[in-house]
Amino acid sequence: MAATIRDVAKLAGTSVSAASAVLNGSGRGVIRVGPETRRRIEAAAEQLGYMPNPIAQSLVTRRTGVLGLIFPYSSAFIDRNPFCTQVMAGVFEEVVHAKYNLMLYTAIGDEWNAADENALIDPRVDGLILVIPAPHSPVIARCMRERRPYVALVYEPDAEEVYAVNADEFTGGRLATEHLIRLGHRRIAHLRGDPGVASTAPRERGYIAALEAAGMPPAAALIVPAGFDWKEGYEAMKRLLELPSSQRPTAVFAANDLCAEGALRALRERGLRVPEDMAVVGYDDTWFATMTQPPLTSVHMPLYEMSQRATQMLIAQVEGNDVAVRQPVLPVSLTVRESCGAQSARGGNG
Amino acid sequence: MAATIRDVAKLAGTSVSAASAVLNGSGRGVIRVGPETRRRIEAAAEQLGYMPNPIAQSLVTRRTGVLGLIFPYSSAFIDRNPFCTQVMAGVFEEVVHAKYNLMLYTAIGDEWNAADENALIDPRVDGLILVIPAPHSPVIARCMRERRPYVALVYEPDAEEVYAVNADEFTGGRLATEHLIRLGHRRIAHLRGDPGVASTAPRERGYIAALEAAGMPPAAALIVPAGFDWKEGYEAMKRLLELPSSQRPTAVFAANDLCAEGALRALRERGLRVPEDMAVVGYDDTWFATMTQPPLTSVHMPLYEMSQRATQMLIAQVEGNDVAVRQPVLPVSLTVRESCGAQSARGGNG
DNA sequence: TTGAAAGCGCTAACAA
DNA sequence: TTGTTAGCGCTTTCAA
Repeated sequence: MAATIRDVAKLAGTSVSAASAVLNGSGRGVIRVGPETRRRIEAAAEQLGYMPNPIAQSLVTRRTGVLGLIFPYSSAFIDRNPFCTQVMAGVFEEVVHAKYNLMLYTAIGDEWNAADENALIDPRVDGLILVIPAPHSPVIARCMRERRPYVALVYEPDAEEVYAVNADEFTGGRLATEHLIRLGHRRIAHLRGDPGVASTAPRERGYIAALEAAGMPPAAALIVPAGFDWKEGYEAMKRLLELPSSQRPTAVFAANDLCAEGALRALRERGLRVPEDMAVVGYDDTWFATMTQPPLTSVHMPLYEMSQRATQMLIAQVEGNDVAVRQPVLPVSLTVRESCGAQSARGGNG
Repeated sequence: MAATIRDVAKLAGTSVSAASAVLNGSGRGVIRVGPETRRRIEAAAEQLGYMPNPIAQSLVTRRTGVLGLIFPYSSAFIDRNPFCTQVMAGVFEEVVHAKYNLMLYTAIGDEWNAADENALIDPRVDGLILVIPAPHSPVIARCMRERRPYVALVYEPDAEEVYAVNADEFTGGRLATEHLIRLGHRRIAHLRGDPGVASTAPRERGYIAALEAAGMPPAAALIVPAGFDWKEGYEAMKRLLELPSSQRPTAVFAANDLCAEGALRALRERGLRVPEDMAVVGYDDTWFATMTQPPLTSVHMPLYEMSQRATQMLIAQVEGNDVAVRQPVLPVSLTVRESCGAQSARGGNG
């Protein structure tokens, strides 16, 4: 079996506590062990290939060095949403960098609530990253009550103390819409996201604000409930295409890139060209936005940075450090590609 | 603080071991506790909101109920490859179902080796799922030496005892190629995957076997090294298009869907139509294959099932059960869409 | 500068 | 059917 700290101490001819101080000691100022003793302990550890048992350590220190990542959606979400993977990548990078580990929790169908609560209770994680928690999340309330470190990623904070990382979604909605207005569009539709997600409302508000600033009153018929999935964008676009041509939009601002792709497909099926017959703007600007045909102009969500920031905030809490800004709002920008006609399509003669 | 098992025992007026048997007892045949005592213990636990501390349990049982999932690639892989997420979803579903938890390990840049070894050593996981380990993986060798449960997902087994779940990649390569032959293609190219991945060689062999079976000698110029990324397919296709038209292929079988999309893009840039001017077959058949323009005909990898199977095999090992088949090979099939012309494109008149 | 000893919360012999 | 006891491997007082 693996060598324990006792084996090391015995071989080094010292006490266990000395070995502990040398090998895993947080070295809190006090140099507890003399250089010669230290050398012997280190040599013994080396010789035995000693590795501390993190379980035993956690039992006494009450710290595990493991962070929990909770995705609120069904496996369908994990399975096919680039948003998700980008968040995971960002979190992971930071976690590895800070020498933590990552435990994954998710809802699979109805088991979501169970997973959720268990993650909360689980002493095997030092803190939780909650991706898109439901509005007024009871999970967050409970974390606060029990003083468990957490950070929400994309969440409308319902109190000042809440730790939540967001993007400037209002500006995102505004940028997308302004871009379309600038290109001369007058009837601009919005495929609205899932109302249960914090980004949906501010994006819509940004859209409306841009319209109003341009003196264009938003039309109720042009705001159609969709969602963040491909299918929903597809259906929503089809509904939009049923409008009489005098009311039909000439541009749409979609809830996200997947939704935009659904719209593209619906347009394609009708034989309509993008951007000539209809301009389309997506949201998120994940790698997927470069893969559509035409590539999507899209509001860039700094998902990677947001995930890193969230992870850093969580680690700060875990380690008892101050978190200066509890509710950072990261800037978004507009990535212009070909789906709006602002940029000419690439020529064919290579 | 949270109630411990001692608190429960005290409140119930029993011994700790009785409480342990009732609350977390594996109940190994012997009913150790009388019904009345049991009731008191359960009531006490209920009243105190007792939750066992899994860390303390693990320390003594040497089982954690946590499985480790290791992805061998850089964050770029996690970030943008649907393969990855589908595997994750499959594993996750099974893990949740079996009431285990999942710890994530991955290589970020150079830290891969560290992550790797630590995961191996880490007593916080009962076993490891290794996704696409390198050929003759030292990790696997070490797992075997140290009798640590593991399962490889997509790995060419180098010994009979190795636990590895694969798809029938040879048949996959054959199916793709036969399909193209059946459609009348004579010059069929293959964009070959990363040689460091176990699937690459058998796919290529299947491709060659199909050609030979049809009396068509494979042409070296038509087998071009690419990889599993978008960019690689793009570059490979461009190279192929530089061939004199008499040697230029009329169809390509790409390493995977991402690679195929790269090829599609190269073709589009040259003004070539798919499938009219060039037929394209992808591989993996993840959701992404439905998103390309045109949607890809693709060899279906049963990634979800493979991941579930791998997880089940791992859990069986962890729980000391027999694994009847150590090297299952799951069947593949061909999903026909529009990128080969076998199926007419959908009409535009809805 | 060092070591002895008491636990962290739990399980699992073993004894009663 | 029950309780006592000895740890799991480690950290951390406290005393020397």
